[in-house]
Amino acid sequence: MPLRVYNTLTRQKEDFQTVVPGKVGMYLCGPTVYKPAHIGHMVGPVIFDTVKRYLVYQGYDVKFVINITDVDDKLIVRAAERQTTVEKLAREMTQDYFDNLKTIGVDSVDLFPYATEHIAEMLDIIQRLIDRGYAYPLEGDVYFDAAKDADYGALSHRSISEVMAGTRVEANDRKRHPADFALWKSSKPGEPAWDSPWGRGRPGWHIECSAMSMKYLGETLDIHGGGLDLMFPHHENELAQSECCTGKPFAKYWLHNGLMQAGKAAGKVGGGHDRHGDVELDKAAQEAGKLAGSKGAASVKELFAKHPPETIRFFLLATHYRSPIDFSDDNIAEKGKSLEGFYRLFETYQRITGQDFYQLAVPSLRSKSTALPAEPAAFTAELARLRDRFCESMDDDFNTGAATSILFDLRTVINAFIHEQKLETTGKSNATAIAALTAAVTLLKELAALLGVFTRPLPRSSAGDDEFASGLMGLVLELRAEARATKNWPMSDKIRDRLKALKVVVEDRPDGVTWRREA
RNA sequence: GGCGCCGUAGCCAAGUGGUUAGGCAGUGGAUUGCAAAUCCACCAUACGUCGGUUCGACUCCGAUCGGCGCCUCCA
Repeated sequence: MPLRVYNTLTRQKEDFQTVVPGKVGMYLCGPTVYKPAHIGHMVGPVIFDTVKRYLVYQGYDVKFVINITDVDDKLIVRAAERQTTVEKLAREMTQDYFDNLKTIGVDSVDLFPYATEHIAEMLDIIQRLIDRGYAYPLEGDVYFDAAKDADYGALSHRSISEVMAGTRVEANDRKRHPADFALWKSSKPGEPAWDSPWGRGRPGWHIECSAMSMKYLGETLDIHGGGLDLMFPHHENELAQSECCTGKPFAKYWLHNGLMQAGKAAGKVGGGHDRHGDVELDKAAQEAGKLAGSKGAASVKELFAKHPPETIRFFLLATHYRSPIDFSDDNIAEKGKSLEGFYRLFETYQRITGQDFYQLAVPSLRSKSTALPAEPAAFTAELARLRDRFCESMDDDFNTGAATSILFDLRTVINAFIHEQKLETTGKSNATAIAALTAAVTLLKELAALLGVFTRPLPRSSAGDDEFASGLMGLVLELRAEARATKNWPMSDKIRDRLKALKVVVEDRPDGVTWRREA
């Protein structure tokens, strides 16, 4: 089953074939680092991190680049507001971005090039475009001459005339055509500026991506990713200037992810905020603004305080990447609940085998996938089937939503196996069954790792794990054990109920008592 | 005005021209001193509305309603 990807350029799923066999160059448009990242900024990185994990799993040698835009109007404005420099602001916000990526498990990015470190490359492209007749200098600026590019509009499927007709921007009289866009902008005093053949200035919005992607990944990228909102004009212009510069296709596959939306409440806002003045709608409007508008958005850091990062990552991957994601705290919390069963399984596994799930080594290549034991045949056949289905889902345009469902199936299959083999009680010494269990659990971890989940233990709630608390719990459970020994059920139940009220769950098992803190 | 996207059971969410998505919640049973966890079963004969094509459509086509995005240097 070949990998198929939906290509925005052709608006259909295509077989995935790389420029150089076995190698993939993947570029994702990164953030303008002028304010703390919000959840929407994590969508692309999480998705394409997952794409890379899967491509690597399938044996590709992948180079994944995300740019950092550290010069831009928004940066200039905000730096002035905060009475700091563009450089300092950019450095601070870049660190915030990196911190968040790390927290949410995006660790497959090979390179984060900075726009300001690639001015020379940009100037080179601009010069080549002028030489080839695709760009013209104008009073210190340089514009791309859109009308000269016969293919302009191919990505967003609109013609030059449509761009002109639809434009809501006031026409810039100086430009030859309303669709023309700045490659180089002359700068005002005090703004960041670099010398150029056309005077001091700074790069246009799109040129940095062309310069950095082609520098690090070659003139034809395999995958170019980004949010749907960037398709026009950003990607369209990037595509135009790159191809006019090199005469080669700029990217084989354009993958666009859907945007985060603020749930149904936001919908109501659009329709009726003029008539309804009530507080609920105001709150919804605020929430909508946080995401769709991304102005004053709640930061990811705030969100991480409310939900485990793993839950948020899982939430992002539970929906197909091209669909809009319906954001709400409730939706994320529900995903957290659905993950509980996995954590219970990992604990069960440890009780049975004494091994820590998180210590299990997993293969990162499909060709070296976890070996499944021959016995019992029905069980391992089921595991093999689920592994195939997982890969089929991912092969189908990275259908992570379907892939996650396989994880749930796998969980159920493993639990059923534990149950029927009585591995928690009499089956503990059944070496064949234990070996099969370990293989199954390893496979679960192998597949989950492709989605970037279950790779490391959840951070323990700080109060639950210290010596004092565990000592105290030891004492309480000892007293309860004595009550149970004398069948003093009212007392033992009271202890359990009171602990439950304190968010401590006590479970009586055939082979002992366990406890854990609830989130 | 232009270019697009979406509408699947209480909720979230895959998918398909005619055979199971999955999760959460809920119900019954097993297990348990009772619970929890787990297993088994049930769970809706679901696909915005109206037409059309077809032997047959949730799936294709048209219209319509509702929601959303972009056309504004938002990922």
